[in-house]
Amino acid sequence: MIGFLDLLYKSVKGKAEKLSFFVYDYPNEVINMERRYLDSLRKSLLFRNMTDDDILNLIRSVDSNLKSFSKNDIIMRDRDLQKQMGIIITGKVHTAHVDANGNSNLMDILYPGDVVGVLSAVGRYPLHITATAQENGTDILFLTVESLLRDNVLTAPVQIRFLQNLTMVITQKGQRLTIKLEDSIRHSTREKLQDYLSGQYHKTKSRTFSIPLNRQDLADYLFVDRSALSNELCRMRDEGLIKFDKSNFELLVEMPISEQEEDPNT
Amino acid sequence: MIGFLDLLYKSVKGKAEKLSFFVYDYPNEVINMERRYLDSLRKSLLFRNMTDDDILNLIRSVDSNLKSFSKNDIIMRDRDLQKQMGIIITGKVHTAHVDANGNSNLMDILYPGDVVGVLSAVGRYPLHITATAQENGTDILFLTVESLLRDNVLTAPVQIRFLQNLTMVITQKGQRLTIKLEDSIRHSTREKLQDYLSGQYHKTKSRTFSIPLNRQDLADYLFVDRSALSNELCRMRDEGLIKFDKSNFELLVEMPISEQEEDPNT
DNA sequence: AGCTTTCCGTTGGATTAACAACCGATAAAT
DNA sequence: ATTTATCGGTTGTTAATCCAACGGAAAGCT
Repeated sequence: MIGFLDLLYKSVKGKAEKLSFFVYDYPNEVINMERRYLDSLRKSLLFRNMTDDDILNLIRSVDSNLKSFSKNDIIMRDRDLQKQMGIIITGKVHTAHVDANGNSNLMDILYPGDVVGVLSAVGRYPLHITATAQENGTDILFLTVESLLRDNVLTAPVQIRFLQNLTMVITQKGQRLTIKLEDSIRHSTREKLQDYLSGQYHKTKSRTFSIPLNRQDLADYLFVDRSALSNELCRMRDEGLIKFDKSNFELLVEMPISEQEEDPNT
Repeated sequence: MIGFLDLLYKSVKGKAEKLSFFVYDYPNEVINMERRYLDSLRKSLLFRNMTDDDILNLIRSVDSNLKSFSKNDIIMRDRDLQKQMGIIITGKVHTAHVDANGNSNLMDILYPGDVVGVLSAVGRYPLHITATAQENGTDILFLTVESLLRDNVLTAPVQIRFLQNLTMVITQKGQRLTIKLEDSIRHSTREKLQDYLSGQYHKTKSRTFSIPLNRQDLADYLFVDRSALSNELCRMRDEGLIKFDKSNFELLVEMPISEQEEDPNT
């Protein structure tokens, strides 16, 4: 596996010097790459209140490496003991759990700045999801956070700040799990759809939007059968509640209040 | 509301001195009470790797207070902004969520050393559960953990250690949510029952055990209808899989493997 | 003891979702 | 251009769940 800094280094063909992030007389391609990575990291809750120097300091102070994935590549596999957490730099990631009956349950859809596998890496739990890249060029930065927890004594301010941020990120994961759990309990297909569409409406603040999932994935995400989902969608259309074509939707009436409130941390 | 130390103080009628936890020439009742509290705190993951001195130091360094609840008292109420996390000292606590259809969904059953409301207190999320005392004499120690997170700079080693522990506790909450979510998705009543009973079997390491829930609560906990649960239990009994009387169960056959693995942190 | 409440099993009926299977339209691949 | 794969809608059958309601047994209360 290639180290994070190594990868940047390797991208500069023929350059022999060791890279330093703070010397800005390097070729544009390096600086641009560095910028792209830092852009993703900077907007992550994980690096909140940290300067670029802090971020790079931290990444150097713990074991880290970057891997690039193509569409449908498996990033992490269910039941594995995942020792590193992942931060999505570019691309899109699905986390899904296949149950005993063979149903694929789509747990989350992750974008740059989001993290994956953090519960397992921190808590030493075997993974309960399989993470797959949804686009070519999905880059993941892996971090070993073990040393920040358990019996180790922390003194470096940048590590303490990072630990605070990590705690917030894990809390956010817990909150999302709470909401997903509530949405999935004894809710009808209709209710799940209304919740989902209402959530998209609030996210985009527009009555017309397109969703990032096809029918099968949406069914997996809402934990229902695809044909049942299709039926329900058409029934709602026939009742004059919505219009849709492919993944483009339009809400014609006010959807019942969604349980999902704003996240004060993002 | 009564401060934690104040309460200990108040319990010694007529004594005028300020209490110190480390001077052991106090009346037995104080020392016993102190012991009881520390016993609960000591075995909590939240105070792992901390001496009694550390624990009391930390409790003094953040805002804390203790409240006592009677059976069926509400400890925290759904949708409230809960600024303090709770640690259960004595008694038993249920956390439940009542959905739009009026169904009560029992999310967790908590005992001394467990925490409640930690996601909301840390993440500033409105509560998604109502916590109720299940026994008289349920004592909860409330802690304001705000100051350990976000923009504050931490330096005290005891606070950093506590933050590490808090992170593990939140991770554990997330893990439990993950498992509960998986168990609740598209699983039949039979499967949920098998999972639950199998879990009790592994916990007690005995084929006979009694469960801490009555039928209604168990149905709420498994997110199914009570009559459906009752039907399924009797069907399993008729098929010779189990025997039961009230809350006492006996497994007559090996239950299918439970998804729930050991928690390496407890 | 007598009353009330809670708990648990049982039933029947209405509703709903899952499953398998098929088809047409569209997009992707060769 | 032709084939192939993917995607979305539709149908009918089967199975599971929910709901409301009832009744007996046990436990708690006065």
